[in-house]
Amino acid sequence: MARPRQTLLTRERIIGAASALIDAEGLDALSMRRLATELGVQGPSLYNHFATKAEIVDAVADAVVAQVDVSFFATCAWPDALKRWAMSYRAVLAEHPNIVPVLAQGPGRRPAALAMAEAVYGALIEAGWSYARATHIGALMRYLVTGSALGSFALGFDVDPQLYERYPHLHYAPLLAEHHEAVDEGAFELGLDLLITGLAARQEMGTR
Amino acid sequence: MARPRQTLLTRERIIGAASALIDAEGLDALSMRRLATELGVQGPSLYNHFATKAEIVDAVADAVVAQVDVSFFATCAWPDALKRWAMSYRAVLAEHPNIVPVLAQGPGRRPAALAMAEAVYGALIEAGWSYARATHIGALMRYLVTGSALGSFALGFDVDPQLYERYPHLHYAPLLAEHHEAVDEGAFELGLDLLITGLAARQEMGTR
DNA sequence: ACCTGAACACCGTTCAAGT
DNA sequence: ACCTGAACACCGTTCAAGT
Repeated sequence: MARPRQTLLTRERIIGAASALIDAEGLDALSMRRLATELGVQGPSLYNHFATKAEIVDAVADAVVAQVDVSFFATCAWPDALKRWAMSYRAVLAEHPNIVPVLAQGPGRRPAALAMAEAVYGALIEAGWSYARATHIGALMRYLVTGSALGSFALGFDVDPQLYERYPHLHYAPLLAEHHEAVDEGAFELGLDLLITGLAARQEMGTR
Repeated sequence: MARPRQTLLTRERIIGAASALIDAEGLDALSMRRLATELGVQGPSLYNHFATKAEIVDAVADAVVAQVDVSFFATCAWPDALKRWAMSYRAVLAEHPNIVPVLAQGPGRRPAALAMAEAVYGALIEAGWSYARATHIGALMRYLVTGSALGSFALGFDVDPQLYERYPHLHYAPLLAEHHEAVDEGAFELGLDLLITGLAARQEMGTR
């Protein structure tokens, strides 16, 4: 069966399988041979649909970003829109934490990522922020969303309590692993509130 | 020459060469064979000093974190200490941006990273913040420092201007690559000021 | 047009063999 | 104790060969 009458692969099937594999086992588990096996084909077949492995990973990342709701920028005042968008962004990433490191590297050529950047910067500039400040605010939101959605810092503390005997204030660290989602969510909400409240106050003072 | 009278490798030499290689060519360029060649030995020799490649990478990351100045927590009030520590942390990471993704995963078992966490949480708790809030504030600072030190988001915009024709507010995006350091530094300073000012105001209001 | 097997130049890691 | 060569089980990618 060198070539069946019905095509075996599509970009969509590949993206779906790659996304599932990354979600289930992490970025490192994604190899061309492994992904091909999952799809019932041989490794090199994938190169008929994507030029490189990086293109597949980018497509998975962009499919995730495409789920973020940017409609708030059309309907809400900027502080509220920024807050709702960030919450949607974080919620989407929290469902796919293993792909977050890819997003953290920037939008690249991914169309959904570029469209999202366009919506955010556009809204900030129309709200009267300078290009420089709009860029800073966009970057800050990214630090907050990707940092909290990476979701593995609290997990990154080792579970071995003995490790923390020498650190009097870290005695509760092994407990963080159990609550890492709450830690990251709490930090995100605190940060979002501080940033947006602070920015809104500055704009009222005319310090744009 | 199976074994010279003078030992060829030490953990320090290996960490130094690995750090230089990561700084110069990135995390992906670090392979056991490549690192060994750089040190004038064969690949498997490295396993006499480190059990895995991950241990070498961790040691490089910890050597970087060890350079961060945490002395402010002993001498300054917490808002000032937090600010100065964050600036020192960011300055150290900005010199080694390629290792930042490793730090972003959490402290693990790395002693310098644990000592830094201990200093930060200890100072916050002694300042009267609850354990939960201290954890949130520590996480927030990490989002800000690692996000801005990753330093590749602005760079992550493609340099091809044609790519942005359809995005009216992104027309300046190709210019970001030239100024990415200023973008990340500006975002970091804005975020640091907003977070610390906001936190200090809350503490005065008694909302710890 | 699309899938395959074979091949190339790599990986991290293990291990018996040397001194 | 520490370095080596050979080997194992992987990688991403290329390419001629098939239908």
